[in-house]
Amino acid sequence: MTFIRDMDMTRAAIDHRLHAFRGRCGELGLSLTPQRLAIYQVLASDDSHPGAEDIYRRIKPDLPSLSLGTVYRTLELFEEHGLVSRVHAFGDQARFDANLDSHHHLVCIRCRRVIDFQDAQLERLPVKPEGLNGFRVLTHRIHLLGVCHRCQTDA
Amino acid sequence: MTFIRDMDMTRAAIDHRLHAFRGRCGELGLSLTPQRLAIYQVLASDDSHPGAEDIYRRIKPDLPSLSLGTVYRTLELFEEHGLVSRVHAFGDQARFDANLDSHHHLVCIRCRRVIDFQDAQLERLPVKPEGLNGFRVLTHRIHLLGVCHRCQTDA
DNA sequence: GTAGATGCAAAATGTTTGCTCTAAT
DNA sequence: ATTAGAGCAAACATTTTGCATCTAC
Repeated sequence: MTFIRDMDMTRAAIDHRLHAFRGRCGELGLSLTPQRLAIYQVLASDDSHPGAEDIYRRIKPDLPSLSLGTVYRTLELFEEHGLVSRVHAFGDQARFDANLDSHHHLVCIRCRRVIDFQDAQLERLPVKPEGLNGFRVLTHRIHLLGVCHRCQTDA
Repeated sequence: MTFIRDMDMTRAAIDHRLHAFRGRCGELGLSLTPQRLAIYQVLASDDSHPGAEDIYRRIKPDLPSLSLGTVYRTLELFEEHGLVSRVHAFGDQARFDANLDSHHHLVCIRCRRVIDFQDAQLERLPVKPEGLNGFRVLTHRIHLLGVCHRCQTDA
């Protein structure tokens, strides 16, 4: 059974993620239950940043015993171990991302899609320490808000 | 009665905001009820980005009839009319900001403070359209995550 | 008296938690 | 047997909503 929905991710890229995931789980001593694997598989194969409920709904038919609580607990576990990251694009539900490369997000205000976006220029921001008032910056998040290609043509 | 808590904002700056606020409300045809004024006053005088509940708690003693629902409705109204903006720094509650100048946020991962941060360099990002895949960028949000000055010295 | 604003409580939403049961060592 | 994980339901936090009441013109 697979949990692949759209073809954003190529088969090869998905397999690469899954392979890395299995490896990391081994190193971390995390057991690979069918639930965990299914949850990760959804995220690895879909770059649309699904939320917990989305993930649950997609797996449920193939794994009817799955409970939503497990999805939440598993996503938190994954996040704690750096296997996925959490995106708060809008105020509502958290959405998850298996893309661990440094990247930012395009956030479509019309359809609420969140699209990964990579740009070397944005990896280090030209922030002058004067304005920071002693704040020690560890990392940064950039959201570019706008209208995605699909929504522009649809309208 | 005043709702000023900390002295981030100078009296003059607060008055300036309040004045502009009254003006905009007039233009927009929004009635200035005591509740609305009190809610705006909290935001105008406190740059710590309080949430709805915070605002409610701070006004309640002076205006005991106030209900939390009104706070939510009012904040939404203000946001719709561009009088305040909404910040989703963490996944939990939304936080609000009367600072309408273009700015970004320093987000302290320890104490969860959100600090306004202005930097002319960051107003236009060097984003090359190639990576955008047709996405039309309208605006951007930058969160610098790290540890604020207070938390560094406390620790 | 009409329209808009408020208060209150219920509902909706998203998430976390406690507890029990199961499964794997 | 012990222990981690899963399922279930209740609890929780935040926000939204419906409706009755109030207030200002």
